[in-house]
Amino acid sequence: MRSRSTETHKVPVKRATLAEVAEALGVGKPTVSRALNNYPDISEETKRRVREMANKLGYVGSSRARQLQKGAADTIGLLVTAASEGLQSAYQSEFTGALAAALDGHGLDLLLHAVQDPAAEIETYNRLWQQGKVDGFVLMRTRISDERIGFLMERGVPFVTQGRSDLADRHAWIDIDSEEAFAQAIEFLAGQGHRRIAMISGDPDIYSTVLREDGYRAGLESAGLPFDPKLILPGDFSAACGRLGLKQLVDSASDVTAIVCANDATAMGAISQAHELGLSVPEQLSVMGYDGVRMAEMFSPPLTTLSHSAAESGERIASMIVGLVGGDAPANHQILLPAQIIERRSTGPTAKE
Amino acid sequence: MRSRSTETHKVPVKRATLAEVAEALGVGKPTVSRALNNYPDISEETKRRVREMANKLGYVGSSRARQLQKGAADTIGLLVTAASEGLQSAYQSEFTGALAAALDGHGLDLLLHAVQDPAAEIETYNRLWQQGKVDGFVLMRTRISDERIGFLMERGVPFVTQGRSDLADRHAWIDIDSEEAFAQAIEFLAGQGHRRIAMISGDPDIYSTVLREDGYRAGLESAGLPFDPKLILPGDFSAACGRLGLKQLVDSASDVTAIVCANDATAMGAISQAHELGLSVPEQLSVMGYDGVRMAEMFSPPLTTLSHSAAESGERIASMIVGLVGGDAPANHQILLPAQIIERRSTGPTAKE
DNA sequence: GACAATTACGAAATCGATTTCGGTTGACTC
DNA sequence: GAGTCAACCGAAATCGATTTCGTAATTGTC
Repeated sequence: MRSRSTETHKVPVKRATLAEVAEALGVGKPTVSRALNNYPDISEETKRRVREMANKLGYVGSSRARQLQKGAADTIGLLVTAASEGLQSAYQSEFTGALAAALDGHGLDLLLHAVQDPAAEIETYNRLWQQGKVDGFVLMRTRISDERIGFLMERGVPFVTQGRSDLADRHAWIDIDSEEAFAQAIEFLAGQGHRRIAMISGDPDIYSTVLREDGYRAGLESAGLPFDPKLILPGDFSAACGRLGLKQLVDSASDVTAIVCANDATAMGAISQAHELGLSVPEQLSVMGYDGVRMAEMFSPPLTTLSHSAAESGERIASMIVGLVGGDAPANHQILLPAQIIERRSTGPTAKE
Repeated sequence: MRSRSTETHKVPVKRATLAEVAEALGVGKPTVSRALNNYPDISEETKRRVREMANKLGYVGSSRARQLQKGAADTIGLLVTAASEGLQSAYQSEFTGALAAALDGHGLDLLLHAVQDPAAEIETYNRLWQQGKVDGFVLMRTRISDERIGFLMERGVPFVTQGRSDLADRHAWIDIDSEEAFAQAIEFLAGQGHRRIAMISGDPDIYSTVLREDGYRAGLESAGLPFDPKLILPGDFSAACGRLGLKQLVDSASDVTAIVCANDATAMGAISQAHELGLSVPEQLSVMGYDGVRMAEMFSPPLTTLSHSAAESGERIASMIVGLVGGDAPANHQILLPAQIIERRSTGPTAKE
């Protein structure tokens, strides 16, 4: 039984090597190598012959040997924390997919690593880098004072963050102008007659959370509305905190007619809870999300949200990391992208006017 | 400007090599290598000294050199198709995260590759394997007659599929018993008084889709309900097809009181559309999903679904691929896991009795 | 105290592609 | 026809860890 099946799958079709191609052609290894890499000092005729033979033998160079010699892995690392959101978050996974696709366009692969124990996170970055498994990293969800950033900067490891940090002027990053976005969101809601607008915020450690709250305050100000600290609730980007936040608001500030949430998941949680409490959205309560994940459109009601493109972020980051690995200065790779309001049906004019 | 920042990040802290550790200790390279790998023919005393020095020098072996020599990459490949769902799908991304975490437990990394052009998919599998970037693959969403499977089997590449195929008896796979699950779902709904139960199905190419439909039919039968082919609508696992499917059902079979969907996303789409058409869920229509993604709980109404654990699938697959890479026979690695009904509030007794 | 077994370690080969550094050709000059 | 210069190509070194194959030192045996 065991041996029978073993036979069926044990056909370790040996991979062709460069030396074999060279031998089959009666030329030296360097010639094959340079021909395949299109060096100018190889005649066109030879290049053609080499390519033909390589093709015929199904030769695909061993990236292991190549990596060892060239010192590059052609791979970018991305770590997600398994414990917290990680790929659970819709936006994070959309972004990850987009990033992988974009890296492919540059001939790079993406190494995805799930860190279980947060304490081992830095160690994992170190290991992957030291081992030479990756040429650089992309960091998601940067924290205000993010130890990963300092660690990588010290060692001269190329990396791009998605989101700024307190050292933002010294490393490469891409970010969404969430401050501006939230300000717009408040003005938008105020324009619909809302006067008491609450915010269910994100994880306070995340830099972007601070910016979103700043935007919230700025929006209130420019709409001529007073800022009430009780209306800003802490959260953690989960749907659960949306549910919890909504409940608290209903209990303690029942005059709230609109809520902006730190992201779409939180908004969905809030709406879900609102429905349970018998509040209709948007008739009695407007709720707005952030990120513009695909699911938002299919929610009920379809979610009004501040949308930005994961695909664009992914592509931009891919280009940036390529540049950095090539030796570019991080300061030349900093991009702020806008988000825009997508009005759907989770928001509307307030009834209480 | 450019040069200034360049200075700040160009500190290519040279990685320590095995030879350096050996030199610092005044021993040979093989000794260091074997000591670090805990070979029995190195004295404990020497091992200790080597470990100490390696630690002191911050030595982390180059996986590039190691891979070249050992012939293993300690990396498993996972390809997602960027065009279609890919990581867009909540379940796929939950699973991916779980898989990455589980692989980490076995000392393996996950190489995530997004294939843009479906035509290049096989080529990518081939390249990653030939290049030696991965030791094996995990395939998601297996199709009935899946060319990837034949291709990999021919070459003796270790791989595990998530979902069976027409060659299921000859390769390693893990799957959810969706046939049984859907049968249960129908019985469950029939038990609540539903007599006209529709199904919005998945992509017909996917093997699991067939099984889910089989389960649907079996469930009807054991509940003593007639099978009406008009009540089974094709889909593609997206929320959009849920919306579309619901619309069609309302138009052509308005006596339907319950719908089972191929997955949670489709169910959410269907519910969203139902709300738009003024149908209340579950009062007028019960809707059931499949997969049990986290978001399902936060939907409104919270989704009744057939749940199975992405974490368990990930862990099982990780163990399986480790075994396969180690030379195990694929036929010894086939696991069928059950799904169970999680009753929430998108289903309920039918009013029309 | 001579001989066989262990035990503990090292020199050199190995993995496969790339690079360095020359070495042949043949064409071209004067 | 000697000398110069490109254009093309190869032998050998290289990347860094592992393995193979031995050797030296130590222990044990009678």
